[in-house]
Amino acid sequence: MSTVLVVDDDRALVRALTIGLRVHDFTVHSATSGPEALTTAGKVHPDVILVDLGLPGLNGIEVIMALRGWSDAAIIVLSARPQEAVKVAALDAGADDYLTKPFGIDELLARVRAVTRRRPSAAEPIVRAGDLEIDLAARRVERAGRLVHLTPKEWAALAVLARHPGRLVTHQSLLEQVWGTGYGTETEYLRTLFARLRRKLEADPSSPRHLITEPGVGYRLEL
Amino acid sequence: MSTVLVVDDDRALVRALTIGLRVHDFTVHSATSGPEALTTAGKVHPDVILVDLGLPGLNGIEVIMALRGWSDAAIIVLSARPQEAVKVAALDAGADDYLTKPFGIDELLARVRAVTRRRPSAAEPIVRAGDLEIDLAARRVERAGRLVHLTPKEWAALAVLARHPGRLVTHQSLLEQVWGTGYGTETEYLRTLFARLRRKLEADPSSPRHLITEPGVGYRLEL
DNA sequence: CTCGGGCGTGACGAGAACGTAAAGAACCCG
DNA sequence: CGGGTTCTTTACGTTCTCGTCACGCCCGAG
Repeated sequence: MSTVLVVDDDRALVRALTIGLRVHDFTVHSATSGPEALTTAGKVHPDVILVDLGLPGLNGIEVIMALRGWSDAAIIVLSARPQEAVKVAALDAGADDYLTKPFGIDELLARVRAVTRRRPSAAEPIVRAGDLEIDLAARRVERAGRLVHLTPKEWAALAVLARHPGRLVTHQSLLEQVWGTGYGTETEYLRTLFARLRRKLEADPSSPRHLITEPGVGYRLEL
Repeated sequence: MSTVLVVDDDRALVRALTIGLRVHDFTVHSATSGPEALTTAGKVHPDVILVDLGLPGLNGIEVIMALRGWSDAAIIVLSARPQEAVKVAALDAGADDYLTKPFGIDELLARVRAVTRRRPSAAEPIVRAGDLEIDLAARRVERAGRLVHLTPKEWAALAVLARHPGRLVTHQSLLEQVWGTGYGTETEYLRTLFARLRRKLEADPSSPRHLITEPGVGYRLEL
């Protein structure tokens, strides 16, 4: 999902936020000073930056303005200061939101969601394999520009392969991710499923170029 | 500059905000109830909507969701309730910011600036699909150049699909966005609703070209 | 050559999901 | 209060999904 950078010199708070965010499928990095925040942000290109205003050394407002110079990440300020003038300064420096400590983790998460909802990550995850086009976000498959209709199971299997293009996926892994935990030995399901998939997606289903069988092991999406 | 819609049943507050915003070159409209807010928003296409959660009659959360159905406006909630659960509900319903009363006019203005800075250019609000023309901002649908009348629920569902053309929208997501949170399993509503929509929008309702069913999953607007 | 395991393919059918019409309930507006 | 619109609910025939089965192919081992 999204990447978040937490910047605060209170290591206990950083730890708590990191855990809370990770639980909700965010990728989390952290920094404990202004300069460190800038270099880390340059490296990991976070979607959201949570920044404490009370950093030692560098002024928090300056950090925000520096980030705004080259990053379009959403910036949420976490601050112990409730003074209106500080809020106005931070927001006008380029922050997107301002949250006064203490705050609840649920509110923070909701604000992170609100702020990320606005900026759909530029790179839409479209996997291309020859004349196939698999859009994982839109749940959409095109072959030679034409929409192909897939059933839920067909899509689930294709999506598993498309998330790791070129990589081999074992029978057991496919069965568990498509049918659910508890399945793992019913390889006959896979045979009929892939026959149907190839009929829809391959120009010549009898000599597949993308949905490749690895005998005795699993299947693979070849680009 | 930007257009702001103020929605609150406290007329003194509305007056104060209107004056404060006009001083800073905003064009200001106002409404004092949920339904009035929806119709006014449809007419003036505000860039920002300030909405009180404590409106009489209509639930504030529902107003937000209804707006989100077709409007790209930034929504800032003004509320007397500081409870975290309320904030989370409002933000997840589609609000961009949540401000607890009492607040300073300077902070409000800074948050309005922050939120408008983010959305400089509204994306093309007209979606074309064959002979269909869906104007999300104006809340209008034309088929082959002729205006088609849609009921509120019909429009809400079509708007949800049109906001992400080509993308599959699940049953649950549609039910939540059209009927409200708490719905999610009543797929029979969707069946009758889409039957009516197709009768109005498809040249041949029995073989739809734009309102596509994905059995067991949801629907999609195909261009 | 024969055998057997892994695989692809087509056909079938039970059950789930869908489209449609129609009737009843709720709502609105004058 | 009455007429029109919109939404909900029900019912029924149709379509779709996917597990099942039967069969044939390929290939390496014996």
